[in-house]
Amino acid sequence: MRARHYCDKCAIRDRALCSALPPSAAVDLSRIAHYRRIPAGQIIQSEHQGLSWFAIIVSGVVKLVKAQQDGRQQIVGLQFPSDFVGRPYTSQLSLIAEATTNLELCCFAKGAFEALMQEHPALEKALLRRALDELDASREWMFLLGRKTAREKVASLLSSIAARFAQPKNEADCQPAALRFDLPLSRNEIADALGLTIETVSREIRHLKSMDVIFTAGRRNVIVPDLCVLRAMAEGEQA
Amino acid sequence: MRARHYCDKCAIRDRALCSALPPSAAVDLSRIAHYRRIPAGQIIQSEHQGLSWFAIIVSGVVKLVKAQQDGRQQIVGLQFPSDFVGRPYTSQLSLIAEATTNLELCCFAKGAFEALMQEHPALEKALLRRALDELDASREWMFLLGRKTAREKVASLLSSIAARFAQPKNEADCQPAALRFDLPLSRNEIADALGLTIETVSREIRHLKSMDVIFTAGRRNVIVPDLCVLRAMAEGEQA
DNA sequence: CGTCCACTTGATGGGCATCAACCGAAGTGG
DNA sequence: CCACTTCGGTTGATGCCCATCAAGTGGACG
Repeated sequence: MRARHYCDKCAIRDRALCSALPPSAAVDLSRIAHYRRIPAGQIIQSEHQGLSWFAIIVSGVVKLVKAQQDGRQQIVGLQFPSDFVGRPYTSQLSLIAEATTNLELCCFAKGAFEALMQEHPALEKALLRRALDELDASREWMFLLGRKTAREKVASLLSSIAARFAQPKNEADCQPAALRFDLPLSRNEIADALGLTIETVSREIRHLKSMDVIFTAGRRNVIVPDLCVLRAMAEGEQA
Repeated sequence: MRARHYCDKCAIRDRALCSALPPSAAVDLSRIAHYRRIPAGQIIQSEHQGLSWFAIIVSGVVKLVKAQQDGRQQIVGLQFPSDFVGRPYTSQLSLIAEATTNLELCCFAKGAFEALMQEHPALEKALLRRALDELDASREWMFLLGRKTAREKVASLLSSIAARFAQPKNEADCQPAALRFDLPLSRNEIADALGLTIETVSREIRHLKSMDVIFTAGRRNVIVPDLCVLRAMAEGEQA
């Protein structure tokens, strides 16, 4: 089942890597693509066994985890739909990649993809742009890890997920920016992303609820009545 | 004073970006290069005024700082000799770059460099490799910020600087790995890199000295009798 | 020799980790 | 259909690591 049949109706067509390519490169890329579904929780790439393919995320979320023998671990990257998964130019990776939700991927065999990179410099250019953007994002996250309080950390994560995922709460109710979304992460994963413990995450979420900055329905569903207020919390305004 | 006259005797010739280019691209690059010296403490790029040039560091160290209005700041990158300074493909940068030591730079005007990128895909490829390596390094640092203790943080920074800079303590004294180097950072900058305060940095350095893991001479000079021991501390072995 | 500044050292407190108990939803099996 | 288990999450009590506040030290430089 080849992806080229589906590129026309691909949900992320206009945001993914391929949208930045000239037509000839995009067609060549679609020729080596194949779809793949992966269930939540599955490990895509472990520390010692690299990936034999690269992928563009069509739907779902991937976490990149750095772990130490003593059990400590830190999520060092989250990849969302239209993001690129995999690292060219190296075989040894000290990262674990895992599906935090069910995934739909548009995959490319590693060898074939690297051959295409030789042929189409535009592909390398597009990857460079993405790598630089990821670098910017990871630096933003370093500030969070090093200098923000637990409350600011939780607010930051929620607001950045909201910005990626949220749809207006409902169409009739056209408030300035009322958003609703499902967290793609468990409490444990949130803690690992923020450099906190699950208990602290739980307490800070409770606090945000008590301030009416967010509302929750069930364990994963979140409503943000006003994203600006949440963003202000993320920057440390008021206590 | 053009760099091409000096490429032959350039100290970082075999490690820098240009070493990864085919001869034709390297020559074109050397044609647009010019040397520049910058004194310690000078701000190379502020948040609102982007760089009008890119550079390869010949000697010295550059810090990349992310700052918030309320005064909190975090060093999110350190660039050493042979590293590339500057970000193609964007004009707005929310980073401050500052010389932490005196610098010698091999500079390229932004426009000329970007024109060369169009002409030589190998240049983009080399930048991509570097960007991916920087991304790996920044993820390593995220683990440090999120999950390491103050002692491990200090040991990690010292060992990674030692690995970059150190020469054997002296030739006669051929111990397994006795290293000596000068810190390119003040205590304040160390604290900003590690997400700590200067007081904590000072105390942890004292503690490492009391354990004979390091010795110091003056404020900046450090001797590491055995890098392996320091590395072990950085990973959290023993207290 | 005096001043300044980076750094050190000490005393105290707070924020978050740790340990422990509890809760509720989703199975599971008799 | 209902006890029983499991598991993710919540809540509470306590303690420790590191920040904060404050004072002292020593090297650099005029």
